[in-house]
Amino acid sequence: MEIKLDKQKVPFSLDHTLDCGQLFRWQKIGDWWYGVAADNVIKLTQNEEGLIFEAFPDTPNRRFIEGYLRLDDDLPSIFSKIGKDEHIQEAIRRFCGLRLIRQEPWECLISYICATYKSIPAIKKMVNTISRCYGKRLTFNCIDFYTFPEPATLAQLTCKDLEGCGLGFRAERIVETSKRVDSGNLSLEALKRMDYVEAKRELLDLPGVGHKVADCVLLFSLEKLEAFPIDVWIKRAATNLYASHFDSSFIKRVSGKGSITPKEYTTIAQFGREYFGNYAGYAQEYLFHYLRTKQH
DNA sequence: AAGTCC
DNA sequence: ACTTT
Repeated sequence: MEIKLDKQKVPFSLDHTLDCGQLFRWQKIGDWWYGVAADNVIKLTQNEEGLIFEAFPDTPNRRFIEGYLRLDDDLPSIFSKIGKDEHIQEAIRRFCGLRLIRQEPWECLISYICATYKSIPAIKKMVNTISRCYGKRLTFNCIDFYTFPEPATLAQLTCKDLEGCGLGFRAERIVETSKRVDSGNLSLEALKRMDYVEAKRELLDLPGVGHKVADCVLLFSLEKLEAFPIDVWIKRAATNLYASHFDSSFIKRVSGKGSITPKEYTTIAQFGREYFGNYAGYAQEYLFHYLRTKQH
């Protein structure tokens, strides 16, 4: 199935989008990207006209793909709102067409609990191992893919089971969080209907979820585009590129250490929201990808 | 090295 | 302090 895209009105880069570090389970084989979403293998490629995609085992659903890839976001309008200075403008120039993905909240939540204190390659390994061990297998084009396991599946595991997936101290947090979601103690869908502050308070109550993980889940899967996750790269952006927006004592204190306190986190996140506006999350994603890829 | 917990 | 690539 095809989706035609008007490059001027709907800038989109499949490569930048699926390679930006938001998702951990997509892989490019030849010209095609393969991933699993909504219990289907999705196969995608981009050409001059737009997108071509397939799905398995269900029939391809255009609406789902459009929503998943956030083709409904008016990127030119978002750029005009967040393009406040030369740094973010440079990031937008280099990665124009990078979009946030409308991830499934459950997989997003567990993925970012895994992300604590880990590199992106290590996170990919953990999330793929969890899927291979406890998800359902889908064989497509002679390749095995796996769905992400349901809350009930992970809730029944012991920490020892999951530690075998190389999760370390994250195993206990994942099992406990799975129990809360499986029992209905926390409804991820209900969080979509809450405002940012209320939804974040609920998420922070889960084991393994601090400010950073909560903001990632809110931004990537719960429609809270004002969320501004602060990881090491964004902290670096704040202290290096945007130092003039903070007290010099704050910059000195924060730049000298690896992790930051919740109060310091809130100070930087507040700046992000006030400076970049309602689409701060998009600014975060462009800065993150820009700074992370600058190293190589 | 996309932090959280005690 | 925690854990692994």
